[in-house]
Amino acid sequence: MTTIRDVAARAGVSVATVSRVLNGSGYVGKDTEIRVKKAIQELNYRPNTVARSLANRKTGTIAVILPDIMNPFFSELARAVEDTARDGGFTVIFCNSDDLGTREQHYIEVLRQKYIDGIIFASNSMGEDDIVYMNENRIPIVVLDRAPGKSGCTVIRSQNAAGAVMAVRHLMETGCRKIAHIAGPGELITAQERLRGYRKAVKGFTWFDESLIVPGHFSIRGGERAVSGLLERHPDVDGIFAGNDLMAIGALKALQRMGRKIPRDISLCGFDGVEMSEWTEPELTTIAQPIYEMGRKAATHLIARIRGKAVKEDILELDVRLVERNSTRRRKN
Amino acid sequence: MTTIRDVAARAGVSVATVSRVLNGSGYVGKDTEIRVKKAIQELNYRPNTVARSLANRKTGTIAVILPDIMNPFFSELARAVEDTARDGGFTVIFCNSDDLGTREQHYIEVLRQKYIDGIIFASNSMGEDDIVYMNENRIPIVVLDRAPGKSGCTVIRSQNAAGAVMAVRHLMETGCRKIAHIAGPGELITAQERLRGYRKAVKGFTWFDESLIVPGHFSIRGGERAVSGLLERHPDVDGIFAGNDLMAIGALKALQRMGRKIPRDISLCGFDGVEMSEWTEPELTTIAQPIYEMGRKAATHLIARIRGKAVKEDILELDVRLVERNSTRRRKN
DNA sequence: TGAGTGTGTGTAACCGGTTACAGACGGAGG
DNA sequence: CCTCCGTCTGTAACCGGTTACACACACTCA
Repeated sequence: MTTIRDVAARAGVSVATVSRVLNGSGYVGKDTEIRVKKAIQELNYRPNTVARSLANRKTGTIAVILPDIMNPFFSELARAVEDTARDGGFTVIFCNSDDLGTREQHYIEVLRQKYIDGIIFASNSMGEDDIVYMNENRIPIVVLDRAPGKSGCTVIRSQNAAGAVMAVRHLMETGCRKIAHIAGPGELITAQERLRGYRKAVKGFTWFDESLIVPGHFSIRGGERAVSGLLERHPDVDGIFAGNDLMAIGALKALQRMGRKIPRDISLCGFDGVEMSEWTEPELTTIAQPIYEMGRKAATHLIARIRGKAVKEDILELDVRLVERNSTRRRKN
Repeated sequence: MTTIRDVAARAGVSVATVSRVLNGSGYVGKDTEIRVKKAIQELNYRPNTVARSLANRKTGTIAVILPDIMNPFFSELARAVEDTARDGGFTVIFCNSDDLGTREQHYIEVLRQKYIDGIIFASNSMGEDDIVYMNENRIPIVVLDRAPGKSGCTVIRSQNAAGAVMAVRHLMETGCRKIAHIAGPGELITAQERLRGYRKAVKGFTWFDESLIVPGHFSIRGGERAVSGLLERHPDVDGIFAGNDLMAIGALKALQRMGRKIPRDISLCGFDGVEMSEWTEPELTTIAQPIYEMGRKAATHLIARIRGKAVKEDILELDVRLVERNSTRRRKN
């Protein structure tokens, strides 16, 4: 492996000069620069990033901690982060937490020791104290879907409650008379907010009943299971708002197996807007979060923070939008 | 940040001794060890991984280069790699190549400069010369789904051709009389092998015709589009073997939209066994590769290589298996 | 002519670890 | 009593970069 000293020797200069040429910092004479560049060329020299990191205290690496890369929401997010990081000259370490607190702690420690430049937390069991710890260690972080904490870190969220209201309104406008909700895990803030939106939208309607809310754990299987119990209690449900697309897909499956036609018998609306929601038949109406955009923004802000740029807004709330597809089609009544 | 010298000072020993305690190497007196450990505790000292990497020429980081993390096949693979790496004390950098040669070159260079310990290539445009380059730089690599190269690197593959034969046989056994193939991109070796398997299985049947093979680009959209042209030319097709699950899902969608019942009118079989193939209605029969197992094996072998262990087999060919689900159900005739 | 400024370059300390080597000590063996 | 060896510990070089500081030189301006 050729080092900066080899280059210096070949060009007949000191290592400091080579370093200056490399980084374009300080003064370097015109012809000296040429000689150094020639030597670099000839030796096919590439600076050693690790040594650089040690001297700089910068690694050019960011990490993203997420529950599970196999969840399409997070793989899209990860993709966005990596694309953005690459453009900014960063590489990305990814960590699957499975929402396990211990696992997150482990990652945080490992990443700190690695001099990671910054972390994007898309994992849910992240606590306030983790944020404090990161601040103490001066590691910039960006978190997704957290309640606005007092701590100085960028938070990216989307309008979960407003989106849920949109979903229910849309179902009503297309002719639904009794709308159920398949809810995500109660401990997740996104699930809470979407449930809140649903409650707000159905408030005051005589048909509403608490038992129209069923848990679906944000998973396909959960969505599947939720449906059967629901339809037993409420055979006349004609609209379902699922707290995320995975549960909606599960519900769709279960309904089709039960012989219910979508949207003829029951309309179905998801939340998230993962690519997969286009892959079902019928395609799924959903409240789309700008997932890619969230990932991009998270990475952009993190990198800005790393570069020490003052970042104005600390909480970014992104718009969601209704993507109307065939799982909810207007019914004449 | 507390350093090894702080610990040494506090324990009243030299840095060498602290290092020995940390690594359990060399001789250390019993009581000295206790003193050092106490100092480490009290200062909450954690060794700096970057400095360690510089001295060791080891980073404890591996990379996985894949076409696109949003493709469920690769996200499952990535998940397996990360799980295995974590168990072995490694972290994982991931790189989306989009099968772009230039992008891969870029990553390879960046990763080399970062002293990466090893690389898993699941990307397709990787050339023989890249492998040579990695060997020159003594960076262990494992590649997936490549032709057995002469070069000294572990190759993990699965029985694509045999799997394709299984698929076609299965379709015939369940009553299909005319079976089409939606093929992946011709430049990908996996697609080639599956096509070869299809050809082998249909050889000699009078109903076979070259135009039963249609391209589907390994994507959902590709699968969708493939179907319409196919059914125009061959309205009597009653079985389709898709080269991967994504195309099968696309085909399923298109067929359902055309009013064809699956499996009543047409049977459908995919390839890969991604989790998503269970999420359709009907669920998809598929030739399952042990995706997680492939990722796990890739990581295990890579880590073994990194640790300098002699690895016996250089080519690992994993079994595929038929997962029979509702998209192919036996029809009485 | 001398001070002051801008430019170009080298020396050496530093980032925070690992480790080769040397020295000190105590006990066993001749 | 001397030698040899195993145990324990410290000094300092090294991994491969960055950069503070010192110095040299040329040029401008009073």
